[in-house]
Amino acid sequence: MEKYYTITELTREFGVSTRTLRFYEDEGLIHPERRGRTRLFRPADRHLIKEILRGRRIGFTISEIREIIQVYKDPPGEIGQLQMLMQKVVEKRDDLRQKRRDIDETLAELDNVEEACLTRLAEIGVGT
Amino acid sequence: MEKYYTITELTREFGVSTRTLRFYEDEGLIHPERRGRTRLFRPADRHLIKEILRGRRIGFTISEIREIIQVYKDPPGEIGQLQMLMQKVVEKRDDLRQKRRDIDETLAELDNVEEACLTRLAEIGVGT
DNA sequence: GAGAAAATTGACTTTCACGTAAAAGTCAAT
DNA sequence: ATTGACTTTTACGTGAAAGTCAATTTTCTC
Repeated sequence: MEKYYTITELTREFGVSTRTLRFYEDEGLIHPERRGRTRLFRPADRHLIKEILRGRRIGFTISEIREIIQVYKDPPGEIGQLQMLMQKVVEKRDDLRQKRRDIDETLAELDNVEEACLTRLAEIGVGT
Repeated sequence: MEKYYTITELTREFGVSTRTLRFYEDEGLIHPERRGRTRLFRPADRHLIKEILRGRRIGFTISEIREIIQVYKDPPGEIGQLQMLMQKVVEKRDDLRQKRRDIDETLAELDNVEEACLTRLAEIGVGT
């Protein structure tokens, strides 16, 4: 009773191309099953794709995303690697916090732009 | 009593290359003055660079950044253009809000990764 | 089981945001 | 006068992340 998704179902759901999903497979981010040559995506794959796209939206590279996925699959067993990973986590977190500040500032600025537009529209509207 | 910055002063301050700043000039984002052929950056240019880099961090393309700068320089005078601009603002704002949600989710996930690392480290530490 | 629709692979192309190398010019200090 | 640090332009190169196209299968649908 396994539920499978076809590749186009998922491209439609997420607004990406088949090429993109195949690319992600080539890059080792997902591992859909096969029936013959055709890819069969299971709910777990679908969920993973969702996370990949989220990572993409905030600017993670493919290899960064791959790293994160790896951690879930099998966390490194060696102390040195664990420490390296943790340092990366700290860096990424700082990075994301900075990004959030950037976003907040930019949102405020967009509000200004909008207001300027409205003002300008009012001026023009009055003039005609 | 105009204060000028040289290109390398700014590259050092912002951690970008000279190529990057020249590229931004080529792309029409900044317009430093010249003494002979040499670029002279004023505080206003420096400020603009800061904003450009902020836009870059959150994933704006060069042309999106250029558009925003244009609005401050001279807001469009035509109604149609103003309306188009306002729609873009709305879209960008939705976009940024989504990004903020993505970031928050990812921050939470990074916390999980960190915790998993600590747990793993404790296990290894206990075992030795 | 025939034909349409969908999926596959592989190769080539594109876009963005710079990097890099070459070949000079500028300027202050020694 | 030379060194060394810095700057300039021009032009080709690069890596990431797909897009596009063509030539086959494969899979549905009737």
